[in-house]
Amino acid sequence: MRDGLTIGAVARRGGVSVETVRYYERIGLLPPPPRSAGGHRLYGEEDARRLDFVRRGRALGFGLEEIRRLLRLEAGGCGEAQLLAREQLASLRRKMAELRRMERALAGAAAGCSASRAAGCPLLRTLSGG
Amino acid sequence: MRDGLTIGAVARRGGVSVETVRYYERIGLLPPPPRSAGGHRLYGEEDARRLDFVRRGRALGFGLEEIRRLLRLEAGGCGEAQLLAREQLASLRRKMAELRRMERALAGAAAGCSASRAAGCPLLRTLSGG
DNA sequence: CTACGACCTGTAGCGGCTACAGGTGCAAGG
DNA sequence: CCTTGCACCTGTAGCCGCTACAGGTCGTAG
Repeated sequence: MRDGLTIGAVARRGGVSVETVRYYERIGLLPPPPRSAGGHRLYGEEDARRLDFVRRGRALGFGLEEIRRLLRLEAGGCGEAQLLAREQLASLRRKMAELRRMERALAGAAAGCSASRAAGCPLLRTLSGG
Repeated sequence: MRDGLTIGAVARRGGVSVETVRYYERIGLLPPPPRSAGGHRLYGEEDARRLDFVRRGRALGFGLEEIRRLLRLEAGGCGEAQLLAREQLASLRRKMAELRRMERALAGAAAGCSASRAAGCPLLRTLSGG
C-alpha cells in the first residue's frame, strides 16, 4: 500500500487480531480510517498509537467503556483518570478475593480425592451438600 | 401448590433467580419438571438438591459444562472428579496470577496521580506508551 | 494473466445469565 | 362469585469482548 498501514499490519503491531480492530471501529473506539481505491482500510501512526493505548488499558483490566473515557482524558484530566484507576484497582481486588475464596474452597473440597476411590468422593460429597 | 415447589420457591432455596432456573432447564442442566394443570412448573426435593449442586459448583468456579460432567459422576467416579478439580484449581490460579499482574501494573501506573495535576498524568502517560 | 493471500461485509456464536414484553394462573380478600 | 395482584408462562434480545464463519473482492508477485 502506498502510504498507511493495512489492517493486518496495524493489528500485528497492536498485538490484536484483525477482527478485533474492525470490532473496535464498529463500536467507535477507533475512528474509521480512510480507504484505498479498492476499499481497504489504511491506518496512520496515530491510529497505531490509539490501538496501543487500548491494548494497554485492556492489559490493566479496564473495560472498553472505561478505556473510551480514558481516551477522552488523554490531554490532562489526571484527577478523573485517578478515580477510574482507583475503581479499577478495587474491582481487581474484589475479583482476586473471589478467586482466592474459590481456590481455598475447592482445594478443601478435593482434599482426599483419589483415583482408586469408587464412592464417597469428597468433592462430589461437597457438591451434593454433604 | 398441592405438592411440589414453585419455580420461585426452588429458586429462592437455591439462591439463584427464577430466570436462571429456567435457563438451566433450557440448556438441559436441570430436567424439565412436571407441570400444574395451568402449566406452572412443580419441583421436588431432588430438583432442589440438583440445583444446589449446580450452585455449589458455580461457587467453586466451575463452568456449566464441567458441572454437567460432575453431575454425571455423582455416584462414584472420584478419579475423574479429582481431575476436573485439579484443572479447575489450575484455572483459578492462572486467573489470579493475571489479576495480580494487572493490579501491580495499575498500581504502578497510577502512582503519583493527583487531582491537581493538569497534564503529564502518570496513568495516561503509561497508557500512551510513555 | 493467474494464483494466492489479505482484505471486505454481514451475521451468528461463545458463557452465563439478565431484562424485557405481552400474556395467563393462582390464591386470598371482599 | 369476583376482583385484585402477584407469580408464573413463552419468546426474544441484550450484556461483554471478542471469535468464527460464509461468500465475495482487492492487491501483488511471478
